[in-house]
Amino acid sequence: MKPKITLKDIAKELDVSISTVSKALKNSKEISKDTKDKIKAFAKFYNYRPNNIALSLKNKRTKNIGVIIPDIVHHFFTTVFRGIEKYANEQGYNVIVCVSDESFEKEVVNMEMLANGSIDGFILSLSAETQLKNEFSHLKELLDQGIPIVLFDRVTPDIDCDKVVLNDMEIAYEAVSHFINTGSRKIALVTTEKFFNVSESRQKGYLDALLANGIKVNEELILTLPHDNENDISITTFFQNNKVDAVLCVNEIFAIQCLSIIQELGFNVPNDISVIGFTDGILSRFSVPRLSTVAQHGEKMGEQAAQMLINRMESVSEEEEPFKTEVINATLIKRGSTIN
Amino acid sequence: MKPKITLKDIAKELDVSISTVSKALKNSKEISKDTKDKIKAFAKFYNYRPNNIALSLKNKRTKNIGVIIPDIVHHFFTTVFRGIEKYANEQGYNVIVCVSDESFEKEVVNMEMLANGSIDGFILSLSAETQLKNEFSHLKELLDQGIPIVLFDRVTPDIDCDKVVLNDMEIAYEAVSHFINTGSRKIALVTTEKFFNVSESRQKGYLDALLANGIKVNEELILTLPHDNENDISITTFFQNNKVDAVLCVNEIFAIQCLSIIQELGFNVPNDISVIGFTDGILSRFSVPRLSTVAQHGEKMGEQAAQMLINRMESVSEEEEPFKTEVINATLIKRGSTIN
DNA sequence: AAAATTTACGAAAACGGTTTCGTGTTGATA
DNA sequence: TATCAACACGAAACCGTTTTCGTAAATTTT
Repeated sequence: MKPKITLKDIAKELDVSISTVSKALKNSKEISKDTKDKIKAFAKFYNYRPNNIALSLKNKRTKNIGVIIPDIVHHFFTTVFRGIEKYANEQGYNVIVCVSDESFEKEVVNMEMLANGSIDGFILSLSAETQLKNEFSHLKELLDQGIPIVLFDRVTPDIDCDKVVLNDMEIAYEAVSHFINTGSRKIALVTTEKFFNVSESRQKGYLDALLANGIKVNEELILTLPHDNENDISITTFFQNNKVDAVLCVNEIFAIQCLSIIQELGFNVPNDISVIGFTDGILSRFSVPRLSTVAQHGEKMGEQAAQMLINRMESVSEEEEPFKTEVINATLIKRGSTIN
Repeated sequence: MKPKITLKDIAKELDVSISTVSKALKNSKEISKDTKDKIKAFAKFYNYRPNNIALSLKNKRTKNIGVIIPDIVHHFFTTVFRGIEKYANEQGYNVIVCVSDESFEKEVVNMEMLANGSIDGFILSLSAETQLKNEFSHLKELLDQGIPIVLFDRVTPDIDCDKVVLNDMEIAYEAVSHFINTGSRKIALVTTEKFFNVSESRQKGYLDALLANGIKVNEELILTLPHDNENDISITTFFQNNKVDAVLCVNEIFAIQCLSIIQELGFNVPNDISVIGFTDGILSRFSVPRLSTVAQHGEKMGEQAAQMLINRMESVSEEEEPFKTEVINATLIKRGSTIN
């Protein structure tokens, strides 16, 4: 056991003052070369490293970023997180993650916990419940306290802060257009409850594309599924009861489930029914046929969010810069589940 | 902007000393009821919360756990992480994650960064490169400094600390036994380089099961693939050149790739060739046919690791308790890719 | 009424750093 | 030789808490 050494220890051992040690290690020219050499050698030998906590207290900044995500076992969030972590680390920041588990309560508690000095800023994606309740006072308070926040993906117009979003509407439009261009007309949408801003945007893109191409919207072809449930039966009956030649799914799981059920029902993908999903995850790449999907570039999104946050935290200018909303352009990846 | 309020602020405003405020908020009986009421009301009104950093400095404990994992975009690690986060949060701990990206260097740097006061203990799974180099001095040093460490999954006997592992050998034995019991004899193993302790254990289980059942080991039937590469060609030629009636894969990706390639080659799964993978991830659940696999119970593993770490950190007894290795029992989940 | 005790609070140290300011010693300048 | 700047270092404040200890004033005990 050799516990960590402090400035005080060095000072005592070398019979100088703490300030001298501190300055010597920072290469201050106030200190003579001899003394500096001596102190540095000693510090190196005992592997001295300044205590982060003491630094944080002194500097009033922790170099920690708080990340709150609804679910870690979810490919999209995972990739975003990787982007955040990567960029943050490069800039000398550490990342503290809390999982809200789609719960409003946990989101609030976690944020308040971290806000009391543990972090310098937040990156978060709203929990389902938060979006449902439309309750954002916890965010407002933190912003009021001067803690910067960057929202990504699941954002809200009610809060004025930096944001990173996907061009959900446009890419959904593009996906549906692709269906139409390859001959589909009876195009279904499989989505979640629309208090998710992303689902709403994607639905809008879907509707717009139909309208723009003179296809009448058939409400029957929009299947709304509860978030994260056993949906096999709903999906099966949906495809049994409706004539469909293409389906856009707002997430990867829905897409894979549709893909599998459609084929079980005896349809050919993509010839009878084309399928496009969201999230270019591992499922999409290994399905049979490989799933055409919308790549959300989560890593890029994460990097972008981290960059915006760090910029704001480190910006010295006293007048607040206006908040920005950065749009990440999704990409439609055409694979075996569509006619290309 | 209403910045966070401190004890000092309250003290000044109420014209008492800082110590009085501190004591009043802790309900110390040193302070009169009147004063306490006044201070508490004021604190509540201004939403006072003690500064975590100051507390950390004072208490010499941060209530933060450092987690170092090789890769976050990996179902198994993600589930372990979820378990850690869940348990840690319940106990009032926060989790700081760093991703080593399978790099020795990053593992070392991240750990040293966090070790300087940011965390009270580590939970980690060794990076590939660390296992390859067999270099663990960074862990030794931290342990020497009195920082507790819990290793999970990718562990090493060279380091004396708490560990959580899977019964890899036994479950591989069980999987292979299942193949044998359902009539397979030409059983292949698709694995990674064996500096991964887990792959080595699984291979041992595979070999033992063959021997125990009087099946001669055919080295040709062991396919070693580089970690995380494009392996399609290797796999294809492997199944073209070898007569195989069952295959055990040491991870989910290999399993899915085999499943897909085997079927492309015109074999029937499970009738011609049975397949079992490791990790009960999303891929296994949505493949066609659904993949029989070894559930590693990552979440449980994470909880276990967090529990062991927190126990050790909070143990008051001066004499070190002996280090333990906790074994998580994997479960063989039999689905469509095997004859059951 | 003097002594002892309790009450209610404040001063100060401590955690581990950084940084400003002061100061004794040198060496250079007038 | 007196003056002054440069040099090299230390004292102390500060970040926001907790906690020990000291101490007036009030109360109780003898």
